[in-house]
Amino acid sequence: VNLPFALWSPLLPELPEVESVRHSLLPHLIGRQVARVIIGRTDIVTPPAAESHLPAHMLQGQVLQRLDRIGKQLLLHAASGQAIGIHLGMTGQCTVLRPGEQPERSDHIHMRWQLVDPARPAESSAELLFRDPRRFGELRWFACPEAVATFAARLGPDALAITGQDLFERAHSSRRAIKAVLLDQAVLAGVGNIYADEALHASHIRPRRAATRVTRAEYESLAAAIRAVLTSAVTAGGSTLRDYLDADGNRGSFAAAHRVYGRGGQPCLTCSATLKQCQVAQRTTVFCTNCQR
DNA sequence: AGGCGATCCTGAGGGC
DNA sequence: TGCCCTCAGGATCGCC
Repeated sequence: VNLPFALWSPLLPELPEVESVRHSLLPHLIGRQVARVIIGRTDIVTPPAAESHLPAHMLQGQVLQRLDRIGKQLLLHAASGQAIGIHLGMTGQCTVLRPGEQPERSDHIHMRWQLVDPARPAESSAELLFRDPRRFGELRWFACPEAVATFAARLGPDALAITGQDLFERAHSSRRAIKAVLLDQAVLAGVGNIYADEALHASHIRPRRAATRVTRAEYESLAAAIRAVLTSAVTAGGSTLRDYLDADGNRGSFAAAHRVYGRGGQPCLTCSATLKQCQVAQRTTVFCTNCQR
């Protein structure tokens, strides 16, 4: 079997896309050793370090043990306790290449990890690439598990499992627009512009309404909508990756069945009213003036 | 406190 | 066919 091996992540990665990337990377990374790190750019790594230190920070020589996700953050843990955070930003992509395979595009590749199976250290097992044309993404070095924990503590609970009670407690005292609160990763980790609009539409709440004015019952339906919209997107992302792996090499479309995102001026799929587009928290926002109150 | 603008960056898409 | 313009987006920072 000679399946295409490159697993590019999509544009605009939010939680579901990051989860798909995590899932697709897992079998190629876990248990492998980083034989060599090739640095394209130094300025995508946080905290900044001299180029001579970066290979070590990027886990050169270490055995990869775990790949976690919190919100939109990927956390790659080595057996040593050191870890790196991968944030895809807007256009970040992680790719795995089989030995001898060339990347589809060689521009904007900022980091490469050459991997081996520790049982057969002489031969390459695969290579992980981080590519990010717009460089809104970031690679972050953690010296120890405590540093990871400190970083994770700044993020809210993962949106995939958010409860109405939890969302209510974390959001309802804010006077900001509810959409701005949903986008705040310290409140809730993983929701971006697309799924914020989708979840607000599904729960009939206007994006600009102050979070204080959202009722307890509405927080319940909002949390349920967030879970539902993200869960179905995780499933869709998975199926898209499977499509990509079929004989055609067809990448499939990541343009999910969005009901409001990107549809300003078009009819609401629920009530046919014209969807309104505006800015909330400096983000393009689409909502239905009829369905959402 | 929180809204707002500016900042980082490139590529896609529209207009001519 | 090509050029120029605008715009998109996540996160952070500084100002009001």
